[in-house]
Amino acid sequence: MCKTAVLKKINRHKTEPEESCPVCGDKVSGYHYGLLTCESCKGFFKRSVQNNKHYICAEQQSCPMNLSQRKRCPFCRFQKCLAVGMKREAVRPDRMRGGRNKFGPIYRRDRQMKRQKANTAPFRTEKETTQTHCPISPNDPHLSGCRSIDPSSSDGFSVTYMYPSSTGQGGELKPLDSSVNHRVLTPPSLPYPGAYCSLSGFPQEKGEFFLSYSSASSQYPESLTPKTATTSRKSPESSPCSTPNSAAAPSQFLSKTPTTPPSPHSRSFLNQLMEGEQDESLLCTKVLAILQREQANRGKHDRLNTFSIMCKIADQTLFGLVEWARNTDLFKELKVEDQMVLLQSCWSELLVLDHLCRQVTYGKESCVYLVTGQQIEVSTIVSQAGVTLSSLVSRAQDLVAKLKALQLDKQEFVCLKYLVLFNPDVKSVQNRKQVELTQEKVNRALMEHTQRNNPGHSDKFGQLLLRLPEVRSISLQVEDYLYQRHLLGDLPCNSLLAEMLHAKHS
DNA sequence: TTAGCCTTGATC
DNA sequence: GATCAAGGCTAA
Repeated sequence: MCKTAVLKKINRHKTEPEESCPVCGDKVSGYHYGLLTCESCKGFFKRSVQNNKHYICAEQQSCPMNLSQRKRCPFCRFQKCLAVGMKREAVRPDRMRGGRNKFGPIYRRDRQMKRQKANTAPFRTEKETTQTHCPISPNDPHLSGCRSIDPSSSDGFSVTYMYPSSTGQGGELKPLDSSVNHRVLTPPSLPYPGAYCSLSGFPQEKGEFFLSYSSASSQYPESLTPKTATTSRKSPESSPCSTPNSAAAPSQFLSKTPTTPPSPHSRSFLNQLMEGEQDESLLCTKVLAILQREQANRGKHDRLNTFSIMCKIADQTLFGLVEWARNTDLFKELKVEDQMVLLQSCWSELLVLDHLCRQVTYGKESCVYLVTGQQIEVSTIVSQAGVTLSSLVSRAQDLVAKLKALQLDKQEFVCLKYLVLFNPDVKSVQNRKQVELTQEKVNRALMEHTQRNNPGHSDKFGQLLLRLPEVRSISLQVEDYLYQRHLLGDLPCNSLLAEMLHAKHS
């Protein structure tokens, strides 16, 4: 090693305490792609992004990540990289060497924060020390505009809208003042009189779509009830089925695959699961009303751009999904703390599943169908959106095609939603047994339903479960993408989306 | 494929 | 000129 290199090392050790890589625990070598990491994770992340790697986990997507085991599962290693905050966009598409990137200020602030913490080290709490790897300071300008996050909650997060009592202020769930926050739950007096009016005036610049409705209901498929997707099904009792090929199912569900004969109560259980399903047309009306109100509150030259509109749509959808979960009997049986950690863990997967369901049920080929009833050509999105968004849309469309080929029905989608929601592998779930039992019950109902309704397709159950890892993978990419946009200040701060993202990154 | 070391080049 | 976070190279 040359003399200057040795001096560099000595100097670095003088100014920075030796830290461990947040991904694998190895010694950090500097800031790489957004935060302090070791040299090997830096290289691994660079290779993964540059070569557009798509790894698969052979286990349950929760492999241990440390110095000795980091090579065993690239999937989990890459997910950990993303989870701790490594940034894809710091990998240069043009491969230009040298220079600095836009994260310089973040690195500087992080260094300052560490120095401050080092100065007050004797007073540090354990919680603070575990957060030293977070590259984004709580004073991050992109986050400072957000609603305050309850510092008294266990992880600094409490789905404020959903669980207002956990903020320490008490009280029942109530919609917020629209003057403060646009995301107001629709009052019982729906439908809004203006919900079907034109929303013209939205920007039509490149990449923008035009929202204009003469009648939202006329654009909607004739029936939005669950039976729509099942009318073409064969008689449920037509013939007994063979056991699904559970060997093809992901291990996470394999272990829970029921071996007992079909339960006579499975259909009523399935009906129970279906009861809480949201009315799609009502959701459409709500979203339209909120978009319209938002536009009305803005000036002529302050129109919402496409991304803001999409965020608001996603935010409302997410709000609806959380409401759905909270209103289901099975979820209500859990403690509020468990409800929160489960929702925090799976919100993006629920969003992706919800999107997929909409595409399978209503979407035309090569179009993306929005909650608002609009269809956008995939080619338009791909040609006008950035690389990440295009890749996300393409991946989702690929999955939609697979699900359409499987002739997925609404019942099966609802079961998948429950399987994603009741995930006993989520850390810090207190009543793991109950979550596990519910997942088993739903799993069994799903298996019996697929066997009953698809006598000619004995492997449908296994095929359905095989799609879940891809849902998970897409949802993680969605989170990552949204978080990057959030850091750039593009995401509306006073949104459930921002709150959920913040929870994962704090 | 991994991971340690080297080179590069914008910024300080 | 020093720094440092990118990408590149290469032995294992």
